[in-house]
Amino acid sequence: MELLLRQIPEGMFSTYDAIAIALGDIIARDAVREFAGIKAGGKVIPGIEDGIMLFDKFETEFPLKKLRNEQIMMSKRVVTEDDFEKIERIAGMDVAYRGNTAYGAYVEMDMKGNVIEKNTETMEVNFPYIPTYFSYRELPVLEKLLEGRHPDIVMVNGSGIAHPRHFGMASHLGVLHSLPVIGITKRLLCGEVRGKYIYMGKEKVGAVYGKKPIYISPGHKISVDSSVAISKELCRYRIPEPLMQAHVLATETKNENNL
DNA sequence: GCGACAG
DNA sequence: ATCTTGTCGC
Repeated sequence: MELLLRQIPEGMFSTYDAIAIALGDIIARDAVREFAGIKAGGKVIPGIEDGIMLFDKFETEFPLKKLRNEQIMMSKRVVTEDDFEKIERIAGMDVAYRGNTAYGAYVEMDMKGNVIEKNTETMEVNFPYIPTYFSYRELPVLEKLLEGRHPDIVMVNGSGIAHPRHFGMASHLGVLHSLPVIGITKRLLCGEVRGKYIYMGKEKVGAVYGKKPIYISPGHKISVDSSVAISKELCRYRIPEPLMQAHVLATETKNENNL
């Protein structure tokens, strides 16, 4: 992004849309708005205006297009059937932020809800939040939290295969570590709800659960129905307990460090 | 064609 | 996700 902003000649302007397109996906427009508002010194404006010199001939390799292709390639390795021996240790991971500093938390428990192990990590992140590219921001933190740990299954706050390229963060994590992962979100990224399930066309990619619903989609090595069964069993409140506790721990960690 | 879009 | 006060309800 910095490289693109630097290309805008003196006296000319560019727009959120033009830069998002140069990045490789118009969906990045909001991230451009946040970033450019501070960094571009007024050279980036919301839209085309009368009497300005618009610059949109960026030299670019469309980086998001490469990430998109990577997602499509890796999505072929996703397994959406149960592929595990036992489920005794379930880990939940969540991340809280202050600016570019990420505070990650890991909470591992048994199926009764007893905590077995906890871990926290702090690191800098640079990739912005861009819908459908979420894992490129948060996955490094999750991987660091997971180092040296061996849960039977993991739950994360993000989509699994309920993703435009069937490769949300839960799938990304699962494939990279060959680990069963369940994706849980409070809002639906993609797909449509019919009854208790989420579909993308004819394909069932997840399920809805709860009065104030959460959206559950398999990331890797687990089926839709098993994802729901396990989530359900660990739901004391709206969000399954491992994620709930990881959220609390991440927030506490953020507030301890500085403030 | 247009807008919306996990955390 | 984060920025934030009070406030409705069990």
